[in-house]
Amino acid sequence: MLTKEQLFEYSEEARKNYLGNISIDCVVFGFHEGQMKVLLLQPHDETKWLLPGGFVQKQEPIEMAANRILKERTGLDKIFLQQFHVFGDPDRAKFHHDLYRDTLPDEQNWFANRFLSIGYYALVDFFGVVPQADEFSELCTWRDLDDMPALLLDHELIFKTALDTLRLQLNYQPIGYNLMPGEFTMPELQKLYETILDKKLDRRNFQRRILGFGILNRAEQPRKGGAHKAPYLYSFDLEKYQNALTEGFKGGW
Amino acid sequence: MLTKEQLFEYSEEARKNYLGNISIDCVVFGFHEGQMKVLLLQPHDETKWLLPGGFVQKQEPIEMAANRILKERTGLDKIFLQQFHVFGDPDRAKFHHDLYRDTLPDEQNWFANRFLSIGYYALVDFFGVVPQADEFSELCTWRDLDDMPALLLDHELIFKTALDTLRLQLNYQPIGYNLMPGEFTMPELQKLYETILDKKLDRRNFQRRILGFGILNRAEQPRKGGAHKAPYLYSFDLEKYQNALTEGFKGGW
DNA sequence: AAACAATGGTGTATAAAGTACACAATTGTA
DNA sequence: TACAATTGTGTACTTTATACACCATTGTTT
Repeated sequence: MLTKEQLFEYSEEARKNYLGNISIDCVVFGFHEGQMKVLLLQPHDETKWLLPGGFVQKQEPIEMAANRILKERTGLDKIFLQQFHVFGDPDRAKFHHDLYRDTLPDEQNWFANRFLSIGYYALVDFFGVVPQADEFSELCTWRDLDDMPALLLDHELIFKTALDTLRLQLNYQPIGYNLMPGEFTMPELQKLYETILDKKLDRRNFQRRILGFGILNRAEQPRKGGAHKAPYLYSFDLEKYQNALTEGFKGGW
Repeated sequence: MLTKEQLFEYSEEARKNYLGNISIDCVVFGFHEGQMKVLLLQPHDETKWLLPGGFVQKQEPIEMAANRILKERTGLDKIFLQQFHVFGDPDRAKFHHDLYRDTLPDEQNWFANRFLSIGYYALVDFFGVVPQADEFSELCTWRDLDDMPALLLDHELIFKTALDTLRLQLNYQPIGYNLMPGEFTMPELQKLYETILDKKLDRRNFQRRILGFGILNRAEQPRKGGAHKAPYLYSFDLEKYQNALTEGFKGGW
């Protein structure tokens, strides 16, 4: 928790630079060792956690604000970001307000503002990320999707909505370029899908379907040196991938 | 265009009641005589048009704000509303700013603020709507989807994004309960789909697919009195419809 | 060296869904 | 009574989805 002086200074700066009623919260997904990960922050003196977030500068496009915020937490520059929902319950930040209620009077306390939060989800390369805590936080680290701690504010809802959106997205858009390394095997990619969807898929049918999308290139040489039969290596055909991103997979009608 | 006094008064009131950097814009779809309609406003002394919109009261949930705004424009109370995107370009409201730049200094002029606009689209019963202009507008009226006038600000983009979202929605959610009258024929419902998608569909396959969703009830008696063969009347099975809304139609994976 | 365990590649048969297409029934009009 | 417009319905064909089994490679165990 911040001291009165720190909070005062932060509030003054924030009022000068940021829009007063907008925040951004990001659900950052990574994938490592067959596990879906989410980047979380643990505030000082807290057991619960928060999603990385921040505010929008007065003349900054929101897309750029989200990128800036994530660059500060991950070190990454060009991040796949998708805006998915605005969370606008008037009481959503009650925790923050209460936390600092006695430290400063409301007029001086930035966190007494009402913030509508724009939710973004990000798909990032796990190895490219160097998690970096902000001034309010003790820790900034990856957490497994199936071992999520309790979250503060309405971040539980934001996280769940992001995951739902991602699962829906899976039905009409390619996923994976931002989460997988440059080369990967079919079982590895399948694991990603299984983790996102939280269910097992049939190996053979998965392969047929994914290849049917026509966005993968198979390398000449299979991966060698590992135990067991050497698997083929695949990479995304970036042009076709981008095209599928804009076009979508299936018409439906 | 407002007089200096009117703008001053409006600005004072707005500053007192509304969040200073958020607006809401709504794309209201209706369906009548085989035509998709959108509700538009024409400001005083303007040739271009605007989507109905408004601001969020300081302690009001955004969903409620959208409902309030639409109630003022349509008279309708319980509207199917779907938040679909936030438009956050810093220059998106440049037109408004310029328009009133010489009337009042920026500090006093509400429209000098930067507004992020939350986009909602609404599906409404055409006959239930009594269009009602606001204080800034000369006209509030339905316009045909295939005869849209030029729009101001970034409302062209907002409209297009809403339509794209609606088309996507069509693939995994039922549409129509909010747009069709209580009873309707299969060709009428097909016309709705064709209008939204802007393409012809096969009668027989459409019927099979729609019925396959299991959300329609067929009336005992066909419609009578019209020319030609009497068509059957259908109505939505509200319970199943609601269920399909939450569940979605197809898994994909 | 042979058997085994673990992993990965591939094909086929069946079911379900999507697509294309044609004919018959009703009603008002010429 | 013939005709035009509209609506209802079925069937063959293609594509996609699903379920399922066998063989190949590699390191480890005996």
